[in-house]
Amino acid sequence: MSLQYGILGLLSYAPMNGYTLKKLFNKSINFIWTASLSQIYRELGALEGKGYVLSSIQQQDDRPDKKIYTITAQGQAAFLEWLRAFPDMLAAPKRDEFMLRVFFGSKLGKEELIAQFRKFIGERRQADAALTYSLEDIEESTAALRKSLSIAPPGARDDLLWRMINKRAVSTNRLLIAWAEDCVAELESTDAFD
Amino acid sequence: MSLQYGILGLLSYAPMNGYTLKKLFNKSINFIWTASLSQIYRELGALEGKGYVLSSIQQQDDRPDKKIYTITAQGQAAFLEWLRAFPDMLAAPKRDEFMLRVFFGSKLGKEELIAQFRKFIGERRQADAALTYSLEDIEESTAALRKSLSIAPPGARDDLLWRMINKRAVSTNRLLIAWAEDCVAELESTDAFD
DNA sequence: AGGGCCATGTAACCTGTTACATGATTGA
DNA sequence: TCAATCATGTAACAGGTTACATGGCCCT
Repeated sequence: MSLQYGILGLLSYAPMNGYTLKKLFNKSINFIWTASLSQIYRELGALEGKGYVLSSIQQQDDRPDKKIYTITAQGQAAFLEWLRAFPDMLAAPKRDEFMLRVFFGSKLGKEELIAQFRKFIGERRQADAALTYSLEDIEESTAALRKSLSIAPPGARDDLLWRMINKRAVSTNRLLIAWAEDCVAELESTDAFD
Repeated sequence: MSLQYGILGLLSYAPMNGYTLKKLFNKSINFIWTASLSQIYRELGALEGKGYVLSSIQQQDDRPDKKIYTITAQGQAAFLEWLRAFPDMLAAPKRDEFMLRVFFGSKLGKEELIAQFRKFIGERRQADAALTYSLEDIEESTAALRKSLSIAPPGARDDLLWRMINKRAVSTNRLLIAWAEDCVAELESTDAFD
């Protein structure tokens, strides 16, 4: 369900086709909520069925035609309703494969487990770099969105929030690195293991 | 797929029926990987089809009969294979509803957004209490498992790892609280918003 | 008397992933 | 020449949630 609201939310900035929507997903909410292209097309169809969006064909000579989706008044209303209704219990993100592996880590040898932790650290370090990079991206894409809207909104509110989201991602990520390094140190120094 | 390995992993401690497995999930890997009861029954069926587990009926007079599942040698092998094969790119947990809301937070009024942050903080504080509590639970349930296995394994390795998992959960949770408090402070002090 | 625990499952549905299908343009 | 980008989708499958069905025991 949330994916539909994610799409509606992005469409509330500007009308777009599915393909462009996917690219916007990639450079904005990608590390919050992912969607494959086929899923986006499916959900756009569903949204159109509900009357939350309207589509129109934009012809192009050199490239395939675009199907542009525009959010309707009902769509705007449904989106705002969702945004306002804070759930009683919001679904905390679960299903963390690495943690599942750690949980059963005693079945592995000490060296093997440490190696897995190191790989994890490697991935997190890469993510750290990507996140610092994506902060610049955010400013870029906000600017790009503003241009495409051609109404020059203040945008300061979005900038503030998006920087907060990025900050959260960076700091949890760094915490994970520190935690994993601690784990490695603890595993190496203990003789209870193996 | 990971759920099947989660089940196999738990069954590698002791044979169990679906209902008990669900309870074990709840008090062990629940904040890492969740499963509904119906899903567990379905996956147990699938695992039996693959020959990774065997079932036998344990009759009970006063309560409904139990269907006890035992992991087979192939099941053990498949589980270990999965555990050893660290994925090239492990799926980082995505789909965080609260963050999605924050992303679109500029559509809300300042007060409304702050209220949502406060609710988030409230939930995280509750989680913090639950996590500290569950650390005791871990020790309890390890002890219980050891008893039910009746072979008194060292268990020190599991204890170490499970305490590490708990530590990670507690510290990311506290980081989230601090982050959200920062956000509230920043929102309150800014006049760019609203 | 009513709710919660024990215990098993099925069915329908929703969500997400992967593979397939098509085909032109552009840049290395 | 080969891969990537643009552009739309369908189909099949995998994984997860919710509702339904059944029924006895135990505790308040």
